[in-house]
Amino acid sequence: MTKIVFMKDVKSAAKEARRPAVLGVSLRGGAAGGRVPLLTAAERLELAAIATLVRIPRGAILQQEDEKISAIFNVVEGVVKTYRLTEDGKHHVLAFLFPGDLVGLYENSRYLNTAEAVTPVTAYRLPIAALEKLLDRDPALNIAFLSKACHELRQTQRHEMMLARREARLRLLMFFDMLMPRMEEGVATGERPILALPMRRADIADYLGLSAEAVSRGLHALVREGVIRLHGLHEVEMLDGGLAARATG
Amino acid sequence: MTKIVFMKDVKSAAKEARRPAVLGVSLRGGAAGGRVPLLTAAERLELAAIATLVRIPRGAILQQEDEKISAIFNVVEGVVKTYRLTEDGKHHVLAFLFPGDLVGLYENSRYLNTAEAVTPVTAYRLPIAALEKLLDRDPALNIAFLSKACHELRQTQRHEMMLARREARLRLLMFFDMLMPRMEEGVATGERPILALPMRRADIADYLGLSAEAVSRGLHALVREGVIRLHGLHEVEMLDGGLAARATG
DNA sequence: CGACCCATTGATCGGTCTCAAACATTGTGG
DNA sequence: CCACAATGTTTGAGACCGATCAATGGGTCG
Repeated sequence: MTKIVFMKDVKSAAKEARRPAVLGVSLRGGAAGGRVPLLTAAERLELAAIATLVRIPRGAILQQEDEKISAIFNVVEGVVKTYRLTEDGKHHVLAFLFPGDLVGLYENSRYLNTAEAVTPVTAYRLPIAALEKLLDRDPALNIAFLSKACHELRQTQRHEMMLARREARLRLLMFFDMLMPRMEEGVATGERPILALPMRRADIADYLGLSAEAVSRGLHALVREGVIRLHGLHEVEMLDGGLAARATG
Repeated sequence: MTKIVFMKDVKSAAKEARRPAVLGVSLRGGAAGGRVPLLTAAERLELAAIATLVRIPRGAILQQEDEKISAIFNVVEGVVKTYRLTEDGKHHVLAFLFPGDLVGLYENSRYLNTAEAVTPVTAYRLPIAALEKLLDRDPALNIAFLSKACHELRQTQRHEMMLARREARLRLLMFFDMLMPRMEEGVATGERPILALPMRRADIADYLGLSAEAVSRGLHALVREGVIRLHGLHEVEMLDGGLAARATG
């Protein structure tokens, strides 16, 4: 939530983000479970040379399904959702993308999904042609992108596991569990993790394959059970009882 | 189905498959929608140098979730399923892998899923260490693997779209639609496409997030509606009426 | 301060899950 | 080669859970 970010935090974040950065789980890396930088300083410099920093307002479309590719984006700040339309006109959200993620999966020179800013977004725009030229001659950069693709694949598989669960409450718990490692973007108050839900209920519903009503009911059921506590519409506090019952990803 | 493959077909197939081959949709390629070879002859030779051809009986485990990585497999013949166990002990099938696919997604040097042969399988075994050495110095091979990873990601997203549908019949139709491009492995009788379902009903159920009973009921509902016809347990004929109603991936 | 969008709550309906049993298929050993 | 055993598949009846339709309440931005 932007309102709780102080100016100096913005500055230091910007300082860190003067070049593209890709986060993910490395293929080889040891026991470090979390997301780590996949690019070296040199690679970030290479990418910076072809990148443009852009600001995207909430609700704006970054890329449209089936459109000819022009660029992919590296999120610096904010949240992006990618979705496709089902033939009965409903949105299905495929992923939420956070700082360190790449937006713009394509095949046959066309984007596969539509990407839309869920919050105001800052991102690096990487033109495809220049990017592919880089990839053509730099094996290390290539491996970084391969690692990122595998990580995305892994995330998508976790998403699948959520959709396979029947009860709304369990899907929500797995969703929170997936958001956990991204705690940097949340607020840490005392002991209990508080995580940010910048997206609307309808977006969560479209992500979890539920109706918005079911999301609402599920959230409040979890509150009644003492698993979570809600702080406004966009913050969830995970209570200890709930952590034990957390679903596996 | 092995029973319908003649000896000379086996020979010519083996001739084609004397080296590893990876199929997928290229990132750049033009309008050619289908799966195309992603490896050049030279790259296949490189891989052949480190590969061992192995035969895996039906039901055998290729790799176990959380196990330390040792090799990935390139399927030559047969079908492999990858799955994970949910905490309530159920299987969730993440993917069916066919000839031209790669088995062995890993992170932090550990496999993410369990892989099991659904039919007798022939595959190339590619030791990780040797493979990564190749990838370290060959950008073109790297791009091929990146393309394959993106294609897998795409397939997983289609799978997600299936899981998001509510009715069993629609999930089944999308499943058939996804299997369509793999028609090479099926039998083509006259005009109508017949596709092979080598896996058990329970596997389909675990893949589509349904009970085995729901799969059975859904299949027979489609038969009653004149959308498909069943030829034994493992072959489905798509009737024309059904093609028009097919779901979008 | 008002209007719009979003979130919540309620009641009914439909589809799948579950449990249980009959049936078919496959593979095996005598 | 046949019969049996073990799986795998189909079918049936009842309960559960979320979807849908509809209406109320709350927050935010102009």
